[in-house]
Amino acid sequence: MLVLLDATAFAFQRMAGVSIKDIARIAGVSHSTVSRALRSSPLIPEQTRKRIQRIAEKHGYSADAVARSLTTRKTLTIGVVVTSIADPFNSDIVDGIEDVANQAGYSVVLATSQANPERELAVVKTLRERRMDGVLVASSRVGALYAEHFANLEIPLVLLNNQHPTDVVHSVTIDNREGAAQVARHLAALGHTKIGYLGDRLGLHSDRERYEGLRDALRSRGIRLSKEFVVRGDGKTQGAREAVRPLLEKANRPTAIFCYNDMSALGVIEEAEKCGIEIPRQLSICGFDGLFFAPFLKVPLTTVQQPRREIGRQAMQMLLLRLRPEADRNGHLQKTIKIKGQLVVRGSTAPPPRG
Amino acid sequence: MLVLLDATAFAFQRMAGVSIKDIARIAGVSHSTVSRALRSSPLIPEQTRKRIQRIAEKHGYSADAVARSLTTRKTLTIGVVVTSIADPFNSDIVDGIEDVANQAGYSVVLATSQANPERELAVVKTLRERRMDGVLVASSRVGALYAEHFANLEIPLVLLNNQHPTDVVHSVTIDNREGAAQVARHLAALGHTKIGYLGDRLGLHSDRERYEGLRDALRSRGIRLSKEFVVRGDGKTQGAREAVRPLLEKANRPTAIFCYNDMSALGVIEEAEKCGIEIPRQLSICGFDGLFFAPFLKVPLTTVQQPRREIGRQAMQMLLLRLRPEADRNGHLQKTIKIKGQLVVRGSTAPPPRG
DNA sequence: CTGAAAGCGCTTACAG
DNA sequence: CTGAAAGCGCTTACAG
Repeated sequence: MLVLLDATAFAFQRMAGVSIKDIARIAGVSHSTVSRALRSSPLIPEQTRKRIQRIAEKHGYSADAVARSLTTRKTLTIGVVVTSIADPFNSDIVDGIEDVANQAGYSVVLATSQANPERELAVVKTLRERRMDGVLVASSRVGALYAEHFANLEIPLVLLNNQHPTDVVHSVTIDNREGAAQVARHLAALGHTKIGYLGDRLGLHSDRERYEGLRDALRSRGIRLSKEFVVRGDGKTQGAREAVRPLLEKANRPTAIFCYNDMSALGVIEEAEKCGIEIPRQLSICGFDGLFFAPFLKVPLTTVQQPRREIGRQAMQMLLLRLRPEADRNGHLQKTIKIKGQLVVRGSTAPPPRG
Repeated sequence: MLVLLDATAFAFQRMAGVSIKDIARIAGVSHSTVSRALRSSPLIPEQTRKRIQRIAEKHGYSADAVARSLTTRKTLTIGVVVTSIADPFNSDIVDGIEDVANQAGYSVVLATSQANPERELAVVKTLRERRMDGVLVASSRVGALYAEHFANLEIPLVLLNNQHPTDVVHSVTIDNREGAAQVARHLAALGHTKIGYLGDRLGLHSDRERYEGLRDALRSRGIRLSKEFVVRGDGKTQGAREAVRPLLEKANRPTAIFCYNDMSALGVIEEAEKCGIEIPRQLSICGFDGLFFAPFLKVPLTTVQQPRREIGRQAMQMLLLRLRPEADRNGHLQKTIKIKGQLVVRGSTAPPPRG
């Protein structure tokens, strides 16, 4: 407990505005010497260094990172832009980013774009004014623009799951096609042939990739994904319910539905229950993302588990390599990393009903 | 689309290091005039202002917020400390904070304490060095220390759900007692008399308040909360499973269990299922928090819904009042705000089994 | 209305 | 090993 108290005292007992000059005056040296001592410069003999550090501590000196940044041209801070932090998909990613950033001595400024392209640009502009050393943008709605117009952008940028394909920008993304193909193989192996897709109507690239991944993998097994069985929601529970309703009301309805994400799948589970359709006996459902709650639902959800924390970590690591090119001894810096998810089979999928 | 491109160009096309001096040279005025023009000072006539702003825009000038902060002694940035951003309880709070902060022109630096007091102090120290205008700490493990030793702390601080009661520090907290009392009244009304409590063994103040709130409200209804029926986990699903097991295995077990939070309740649901105990017929379960997934579980969970986003918003608003005392015309600044949750009854609670 | 000057609190090449 | 000096890019009181 005493240790804690001391640490706190060290952190806080600074009289308003104790600067390097004040410490210099008290120690009877120049402020240059104080600066060197506090940074443990090898130029300063140990004894002097210790004496000065003791004085600084006693007077609660706290280095002004703002002033330091102005001199060094580095803020040791990165900006992270997500659509919303309340979305568990994003919060796990941010958790991974923060972990790596922190270990490398970087702070994280969090900003939200609300999935609005103009706001995303405004937010990135603010981050630039604040002189972030680098920026990560998740689910970018303007990814292509960064590339087309700012290839020589002087602020290092890494995109996560960007919604505009490009090979100009550095990015880390989920392997959507491969994940959807895993679902296709699973459903085909169970014997399904009438398969539906509940997508996202916002025109996201990830939606297109999941759709195509499903379609192509089914086709290579001789199963056709009928246009009739494709509907689009908004990636959320309520929107999914409304979008899937006509599909469930069809006389000849699919026996399995692959949902754009777990939140959508939740809506389908609810809507199917309301329509008196039993899962998985009458209808199989697959999600995508592997959110925390998937195993605990009234119907435990088969889904493609994404290593969200790892995605965040890798994106931050990519950014670090850009920030410290000298650290990239092995030429680790790739332009694009694709990360594979893993199908987890649970109770929401089963063979189709007979007949 | 053209608008977007222009906005982006404005944001980015800055040659490395275009400063106010460069713009001054190009415009043929002093850098003081440029500074005033860009800040729309009333001293500068409209025509001059527009000319200078046009030049700045053309050359992709982006004000250096670091330099500005050094002069103005304000960073327009606040620090937010949470135990983990991956916890949905926290991410909703941060979402509310970010919303209010943003609207007021503040950026948010996010830092995690990992529920470790020493790390919490280290993190707050960093935030101070970075000259945050204010700091919010959620679920503080060292709340009391801030108060005892740093009442005259020069950095405005607001705690959220601090785990050390104090009236010296500004704080916003859940009304734990009242929430637990709602649970007690609900269970008593259903006819339960053998009631258990699955708490948190980490010694959190919120655990004690929920325990006491339950106990006292039961007592006032003539029901005794038996020590035998009190166990403690760690607030997480797996820890809850292990903690509750002995309780479920008792010959004479409780007919209802109030869980410290929804994550714990999840563990009890799982463990009860494993033991072949039917919910709610043989056992009623109540959670606390009202996390997103509560209605979608295999047993829809009765829980005390907390307005998490609102808690974040109010905490940030309290901090804003401290940052801008002049804005507090109506004397709105209270030291402590308690926010009430709302019991939501779902399928996990029912009358006790007969006999 | 405009500019020269001081200053915010650091870091670091330069000279000794 | 140490200090005086310059400089990072702004804002703003002061003088005109």
